Amino acid sequence: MATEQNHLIELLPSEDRLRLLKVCEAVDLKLSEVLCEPGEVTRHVYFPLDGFISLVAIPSGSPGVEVGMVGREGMLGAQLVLGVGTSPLHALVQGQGNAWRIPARAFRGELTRSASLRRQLHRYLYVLMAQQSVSAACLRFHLTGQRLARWLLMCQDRAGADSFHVTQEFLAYMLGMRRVGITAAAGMLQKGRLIHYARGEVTVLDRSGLEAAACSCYEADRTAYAELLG
Amino acid sequence: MATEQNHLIELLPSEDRLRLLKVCEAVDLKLSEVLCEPGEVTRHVYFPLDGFISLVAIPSGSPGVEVGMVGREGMLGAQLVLGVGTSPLHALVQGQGNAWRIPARAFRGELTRSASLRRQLHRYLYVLMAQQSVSAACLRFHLTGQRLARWLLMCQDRAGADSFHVTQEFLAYMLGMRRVGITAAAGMLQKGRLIHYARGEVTVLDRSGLEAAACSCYEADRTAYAELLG
DNA sequence: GCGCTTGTGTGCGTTGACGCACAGACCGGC
DNA sequence: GCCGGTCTGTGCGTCAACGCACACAAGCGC
Repeated sequence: MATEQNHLIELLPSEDRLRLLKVCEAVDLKLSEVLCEPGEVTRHVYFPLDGFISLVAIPSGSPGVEVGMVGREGMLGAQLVLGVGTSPLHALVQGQGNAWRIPARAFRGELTRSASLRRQLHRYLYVLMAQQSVSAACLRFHLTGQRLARWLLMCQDRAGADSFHVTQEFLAYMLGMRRVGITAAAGMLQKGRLIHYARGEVTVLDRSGLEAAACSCYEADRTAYAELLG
Repeated sequence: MATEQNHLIELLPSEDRLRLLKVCEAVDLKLSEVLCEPGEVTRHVYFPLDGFISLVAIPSGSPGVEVGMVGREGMLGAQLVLGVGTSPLHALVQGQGNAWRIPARAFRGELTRSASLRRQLHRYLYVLMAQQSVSAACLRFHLTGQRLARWLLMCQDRAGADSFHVTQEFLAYMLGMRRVGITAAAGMLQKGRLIHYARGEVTVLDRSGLEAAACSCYEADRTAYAELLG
């Protein structure tokens, strides 16, 4: 089991936290596992510990593109607090690791019991919305290299490690680009000694350099999160 | 005063609706009026009747782009139900008209009193989130012409009229493009007899033709809304 | 009627990304 | 050691959109 706790859980008052943990079940997030399809009824919610999950929008007639990422700073299934039992997005495991899982029914129960939990998730949803609007503009205006750098940083934060597994093919899909576009952009980052990669293993070498290469959206995301969920 | 009521208000049980209307104040939405700046404390919430409002994201170092629209199907300031008193977006009046306005403080009061109102806004927020993720992919993948057609349809729905005032300059800003890009795309639509425009007055001539020219995101938006808010 | 502001149309070189196709590099299994 | 799958790199023609600059047209005040 991972040493770190999920941040949303961590921030709960201890009584509510313990009650929530009682209904938690430890699960492994397996690479490429699909946890949720649009329209499908939410069976479980997930609180990642060291794995993480991508939220992908696939409008009909287009390839997909990632619109959000869920790691130990967040959760999958937060829309239950809005009384909605489905999600408009695909959720797919992007970083292998551990997570807590709670059946939707039990989670609804906890929501009724814990005002802190509701409050927390309300804020989390707000942060997600803020991040989504940032992402929308980012997708529109920022260059491949900037977006790639941002993605790698977000991934590093959630993996809690400097190295992680991700192929260029997969990256291309997440960023909504061609693979060769990634090859070029990643090549530039590697040339600048910001990262190293080989056959799907990416290592961040120079984090602050990468931050400089990323668009402002990375900072904006972190700020939004910090302001509301400290 | 407009003949139509705001949809969110309309759907409330009559007791809650009447109580809410008591704290409402009728206001004119004036073209280009700014109702909200990011970070600023929300003073009032707005329920448009026949005017409408654009939500604009402006990441530092980029021009702005519209990420959402609020007409009589929605409201501005719904994040108060999440317990958050600020917004990450600019809100600016795009279509002149009437709206109800409620001071934030009074609105919070109504939120405590009315479970239906909370429930309604929860669902509305979910719809907004769904629409934002659709928009993100749309901004990434769809062509100017398709996006323009979608925008005009959304505008028509909210204006409740076939004609409305909007310059190409303004459209370009909303869609995050150059003005000349709009000139070209709008020229195509006009050539196809789908719209007519002259000096800022746009008239939709062939609605179904315009729907065919728009990307699937328009339909997706409507579906998401219909499913949750009838 | 003149000039000013506002809104629309055109032309041209540049560019970031696309689609497609193919070549090389690395790895595990038999 | 060889084969096949996976991952990465390169080349080339195409394209939607960009930035810039300038021309034209319609309305408004004086």
